[in-house]
Amino acid sequence: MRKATATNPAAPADQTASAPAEKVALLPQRSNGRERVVQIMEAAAEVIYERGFDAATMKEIAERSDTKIGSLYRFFPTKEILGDALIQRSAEFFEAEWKSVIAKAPTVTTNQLADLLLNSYVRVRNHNKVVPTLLESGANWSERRLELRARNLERLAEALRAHAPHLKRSAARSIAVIMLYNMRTMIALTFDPTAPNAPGAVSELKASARLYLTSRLKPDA
Amino acid sequence: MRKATATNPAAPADQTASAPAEKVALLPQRSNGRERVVQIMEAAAEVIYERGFDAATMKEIAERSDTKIGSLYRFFPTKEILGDALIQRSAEFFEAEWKSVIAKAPTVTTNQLADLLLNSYVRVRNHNKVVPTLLESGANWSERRLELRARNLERLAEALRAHAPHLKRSAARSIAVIMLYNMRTMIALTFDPTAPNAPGAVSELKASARLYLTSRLKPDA
Amino acid sequence: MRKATATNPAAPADQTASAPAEKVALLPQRSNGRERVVQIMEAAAEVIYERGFDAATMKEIAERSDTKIGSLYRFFPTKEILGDALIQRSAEFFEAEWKSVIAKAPTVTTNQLADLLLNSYVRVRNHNKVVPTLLESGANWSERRLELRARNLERLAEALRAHAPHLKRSAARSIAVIMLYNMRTMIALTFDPTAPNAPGAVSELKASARLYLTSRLKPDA
Amino acid sequence: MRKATATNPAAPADQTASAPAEKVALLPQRSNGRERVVQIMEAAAEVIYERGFDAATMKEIAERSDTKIGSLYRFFPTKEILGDALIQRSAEFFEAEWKSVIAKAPTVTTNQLADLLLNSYVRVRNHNKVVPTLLESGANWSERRLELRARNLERLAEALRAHAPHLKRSAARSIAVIMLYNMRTMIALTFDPTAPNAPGAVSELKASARLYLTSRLKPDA
DNA sequence: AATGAATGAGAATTCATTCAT
DNA sequence: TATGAATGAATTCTCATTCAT
Repeated sequence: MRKATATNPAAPADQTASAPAEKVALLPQRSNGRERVVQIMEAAAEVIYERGFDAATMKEIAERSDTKIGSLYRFFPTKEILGDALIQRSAEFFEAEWKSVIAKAPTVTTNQLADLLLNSYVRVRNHNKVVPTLLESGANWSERRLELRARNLERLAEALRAHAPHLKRSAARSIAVIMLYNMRTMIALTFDPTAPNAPGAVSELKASARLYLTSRLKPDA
Repeated sequence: MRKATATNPAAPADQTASAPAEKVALLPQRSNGRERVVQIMEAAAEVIYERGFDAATMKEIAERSDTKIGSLYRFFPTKEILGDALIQRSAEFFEAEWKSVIAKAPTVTTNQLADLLLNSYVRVRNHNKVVPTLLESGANWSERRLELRARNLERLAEALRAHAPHLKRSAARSIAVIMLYNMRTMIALTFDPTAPNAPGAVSELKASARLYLTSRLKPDA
Repeated sequence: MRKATATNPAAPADQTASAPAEKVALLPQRSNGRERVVQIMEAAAEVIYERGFDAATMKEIAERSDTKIGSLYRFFPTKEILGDALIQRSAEFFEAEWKSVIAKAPTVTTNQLADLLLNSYVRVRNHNKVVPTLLESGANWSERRLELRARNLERLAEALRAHAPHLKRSAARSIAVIMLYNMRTMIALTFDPTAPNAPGAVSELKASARLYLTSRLKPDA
Repeated sequence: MRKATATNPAAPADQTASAPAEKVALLPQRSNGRERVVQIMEAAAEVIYERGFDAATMKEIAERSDTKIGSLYRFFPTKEILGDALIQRSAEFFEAEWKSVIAKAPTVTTNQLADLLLNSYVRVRNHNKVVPTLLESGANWSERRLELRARNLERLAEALRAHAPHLKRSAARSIAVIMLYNMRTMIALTFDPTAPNAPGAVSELKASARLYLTSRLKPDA
């Protein structure tokens, strides 16, 4: 790869160096510009999803979105920023989804909540296929990516507390972590044909999540 | 790559211009070669772990292992093959670990089995840090990588059946899938500082795994 | 070569991860691009002629044409394609030459036709020095190269039939083959100082060609 | 290619630089060494024929001859020298063939002589397939290669004068040149499936050669 | 003497990003 | 403003040849 963009998330990171002129995605002023941006992001999501962040090229993204490379760079001055924009867009989808989940949380049963959570990622997935690729790629989990992760965890904890108001913050957070990984597993089982899987694995996962959540939210039951 | 482009036009087509012969890792014959190979694999694991497969460069791997690039390529004719060799090596560690787990499975309690499984990946991790990176990298999940995944799943199912002999194969497999993802979660929680986490998450995970496994293996209890 | 190794494991196999799309020479859109392409082809012809296709390096071609390597690759994405483009360009010169020969064929004497043919290659040679090197190099006689050979043979047969309309197609083709090799010999004698040669060899060749052609086209005379 | 070995024979050459220590092929002393040398040369001929001189690698030659690379270099200290040895070996085959042709020349008819010449190259070709590749490759037509060319021409002229003793040296040489190219054409028609060809081309070539030779050697007839 | 290992310059090719018109 | 062109460091991989055991 051109630049060593990928770094293992688990490897110690210290990006203290501050960029000299902090570029950002250009907000298009005219409506055709806005359409253009949408096309580009769609294409970028596709390409990055198919090839991985590192292997995706700006050229292919330009071509796939029927955009000239020069224009692409007008809107997204670096590949990095384009990736961030995708994350940002997902964040909005996620946020909407979380709002809906949190709204329902107080009134559903615990089992229903478990199901709701597992399904929620699946539901937003079509507009967000690319997110895991972006997040995993280790490509740089810039600020925005880290934020998204943190935010999702927070929201999940919030949903739990909406359902079980007595829950302490710290407990909610621990439980949220476990549920979040269950949600990721759900995605893998549902969408990744190469992931370890088996017929019935999805219902097993749901069962596991219900068991766990029930044990945590209704310890006495 | 420099391609061997020249072929004699006069060479009869039927002469099967012998396609350059599937490359494979060269087995070193002498002791210095053997040492070299070990150094290279160590360095490769490190570099790939830190940077990701795509971003890892053969140059850095060579330097980190104090090997000249030509020698690196003598033993590992492509980056791909080097990755495969790493997977292969892990497979051996995993195999040893599985043997140990399967041996213990019949005599431990179900809760202990759950703990054993969660800890087993953690235990082999030092020699295998790089595996998830390699597997995720999507870099190609060549044969060997797919095999490793399948094999681990099989072994896990075997361990379950060693513990609970009455278990049907298909059930064992489904449960194995869930436990495998729990094991992955364990790795993330234990080693990846950027992964979603919380104090207490590890014990939550253990609790979840115990609950689930018990419910599956001792449905009556 | 850097291969695009990364592909998302989750990407459904049926998504036809669109193989990177047959590369082709890029048609320059602007005047500076057009000039650049001309310079490159000129330099490439020179370098390949001097060194042979295999030994010619893209670097030297870039330098000789005062082009940066990146720009060279912009227009000619592989050495192969650059070679093809050279062949293609010659094909146009040849075509023009053949048109002229075919036009004259009906009105000249058979001896004149023989001379015309022998001289025709010599005439276009300055723009096409490199062709034999390219064709011999065995480098791959890709499509285009084979086509060129076939086309020249066809055109030669056409010229023969323009001169001697009664000639059967199959006979014309056989005679064309012989004349074509005579034309090649002419080139070698005229331009290659290391080729077997002798004073007077050129006129001997002409005599041989005249004799042969006459015997074939005017069997009774 | 590693070093720029190939140079167009037609391009001006000035190799005045004298090698510092003139390596030569080692003459094996023991019989197993002699066998080894034969194996190597056979393999080298094959590989070079299939791939071209530049693209042929010493490694493949070693493997194909079941020789270790170190040993290969003991006998043939450079690729160059190995190529020369092949030429040298052919020279011996050619020499034998020429002796036979020259011996027959005085007693055959002119037409028979033409046929004899055309067929003679074809006859030795099986042991010498590689020669044209070596000679064309432009790879460096070292001394030995140039010599071979010159020698063949001389011998051909000798054969002509054996058949037609009155022929002047200079005339013999001119005619020899033409016949030599006819012989090359014969080879191309006979062995190269990609060369311009047609059914009946071989007999046309023979006819042309007979016509020409007769006209030169029996001007009055 | 046999042979596995070491060497390293150099080749093809890529691609994010910037520029000039 | 839109966009084709320019840039060049970086990357993977090759292979003739030499060495050391």
